[in-house]
Amino acid sequence: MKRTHNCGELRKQDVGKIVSLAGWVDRRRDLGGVIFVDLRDKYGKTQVVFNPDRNPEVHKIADKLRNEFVIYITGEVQNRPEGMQNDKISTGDIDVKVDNLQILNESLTPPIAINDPKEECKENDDFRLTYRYLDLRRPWIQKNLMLKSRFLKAVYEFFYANGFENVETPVLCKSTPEGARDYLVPSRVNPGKFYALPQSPQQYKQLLMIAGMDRYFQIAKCFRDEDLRADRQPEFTQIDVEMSFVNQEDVMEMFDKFVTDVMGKVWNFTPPRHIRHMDWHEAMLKYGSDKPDLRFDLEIHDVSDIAKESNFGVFKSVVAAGGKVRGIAAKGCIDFTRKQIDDLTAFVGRYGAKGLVWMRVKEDDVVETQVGKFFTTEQLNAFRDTVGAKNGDLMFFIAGPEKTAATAMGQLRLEIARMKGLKDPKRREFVWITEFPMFEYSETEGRYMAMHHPFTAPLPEHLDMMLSGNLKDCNAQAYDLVLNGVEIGGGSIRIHDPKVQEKVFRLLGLSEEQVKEKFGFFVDAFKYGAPPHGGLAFGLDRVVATLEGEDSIRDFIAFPKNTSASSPMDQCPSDVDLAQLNDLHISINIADKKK
RNA sequence: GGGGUGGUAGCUCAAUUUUGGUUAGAGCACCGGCCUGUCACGUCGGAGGUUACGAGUUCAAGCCUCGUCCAUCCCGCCA
Repeated sequence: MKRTHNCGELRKQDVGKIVSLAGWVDRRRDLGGVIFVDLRDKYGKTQVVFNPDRNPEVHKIADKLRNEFVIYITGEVQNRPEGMQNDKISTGDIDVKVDNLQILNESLTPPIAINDPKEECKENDDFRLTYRYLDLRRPWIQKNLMLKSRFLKAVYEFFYANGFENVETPVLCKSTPEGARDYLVPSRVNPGKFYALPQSPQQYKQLLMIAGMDRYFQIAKCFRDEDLRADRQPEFTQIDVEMSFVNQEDVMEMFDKFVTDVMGKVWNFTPPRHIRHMDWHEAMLKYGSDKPDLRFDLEIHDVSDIAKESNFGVFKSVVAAGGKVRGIAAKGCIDFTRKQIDDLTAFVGRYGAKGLVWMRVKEDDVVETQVGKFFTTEQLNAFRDTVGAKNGDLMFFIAGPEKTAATAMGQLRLEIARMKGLKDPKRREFVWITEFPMFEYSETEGRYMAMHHPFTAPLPEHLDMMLSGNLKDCNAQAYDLVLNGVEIGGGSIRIHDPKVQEKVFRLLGLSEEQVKEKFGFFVDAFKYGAPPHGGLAFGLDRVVATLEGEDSIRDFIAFPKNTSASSPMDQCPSDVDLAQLNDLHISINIADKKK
């Protein structure tokens, strides 16, 4: 069997040629006499024509064709009659008069409509995943996978061109504390012992730097056993990178170039040659997030100083307790209904806000509010001027502990932008977030945790502060790349001084013995001449999805899992034979839930 | 672990003003007839349902109550 062309390439200049095509029946239109079939493959669609006058036997076979039959045809390319061209498809000027038809395979009626355009594909995710092999036939989802493939090609080209080596690292690793829950793999030959699947190749890539590899990259599968979201899968792919003898600026400079050379080229846009920087504290204050969406303004302002002078009990007590009051001017939102404001109040409640204070700015910039009696006119005007509100705006205020006030306000900012349609899907706003805190206090753990990971180096000027035990104000040499409010990558300069590393472990509450057991080999390696090094990792699926303006990464992964980390198609995870468990020295111990 | 939303034909959804009322509808898809230039072909007809599962309230439950399961979005979590 020989295809002379694919289904997306025949044009006017091919008229008169005898061609052979193979593909799937996308749609069949039977006009009683003549039958049209849209033949589809990865490359496109071509209309083929069965005419009873030209070839009655073939026409008779064509009568049996149904959607998703796999066929092979031979015929002559012809111009379509005047006025019958279809400008919606690239092959729309021509069609193929079929002289020979072979049904290579029949198909049951597909449970999902493969030929529907993307907007029409509203089946729920689980159903699509059950028939994923059919779902993947849809042209728009094939386009996603092909785009990712093209992107990966450009990624490889970029790193090879810049002196990076592609080195594979193990998938069977040692389980380590800190970070996400590990996926575990039992060892048969080592009874009772387990491997962990890598959450990322973090330690291996640092060891490669110690080994003198200088510049490393890998397209690496990573595994995290945590609850899932639309943009989080249990296994996902990182573009993982590490470089020796670099500082923060060197790494960010390299990836400014990466954004231009790879993302810009594949998606055909021109990013700024140098992506802007914003330090973490500024991001948290102005945007209430460490991944600000900078496609629109709606900046948040701190009004604690004004609030604490007022007679409004809520504001006063929050500030007195060390909390903050943050405000925002919702431009042109003065006509929000009471219901909308109530909904927004409930919305910010999900992020811990106890309430939402709102004020209208009317003609002559007069501030009107139900809680007006607690404030002087000067205070109301000060709120207005601080948040930058004008006639026609609505002001919102949230009071609470600093982190709560910031994040609740940040979410409110995003929600207002969504309601007002400010998230322009065509814009691409990149920003490096820098100077993250080294540590973050965990209420649940009752101790400080590494905000990035425990191998991250503090800012050189904050090292003494850290060594003296001031964890709160110590910032890290860490950086995240954010695009349109999505964290698409992140990294840090690593600690290369074993003494500093030991100190960080101690500050994180790990004893010398624990470190020895969990990280012994790693700490030892640093005693033999580790170069200064740093790197970062991009979430491959998230980069592609975000550049395509999609929130969910599932349509960019051929076989994703659903929210319960299972696959409806192959029913995995599943039970295994007792013999397998015995081999692994494992017995199942689950509480009786059913029966 | 917690919260929101949802589960009705193969798919996407509907089932009204006051807690319920007789035979659970539509579009797409499917099957059959007609139709020789359509391209989301048209047209006529047909088939298709344990209303997720279980219990309860009631003369009567798709609708009300409770439980279970599943999906999805979010919080926690995800260095």
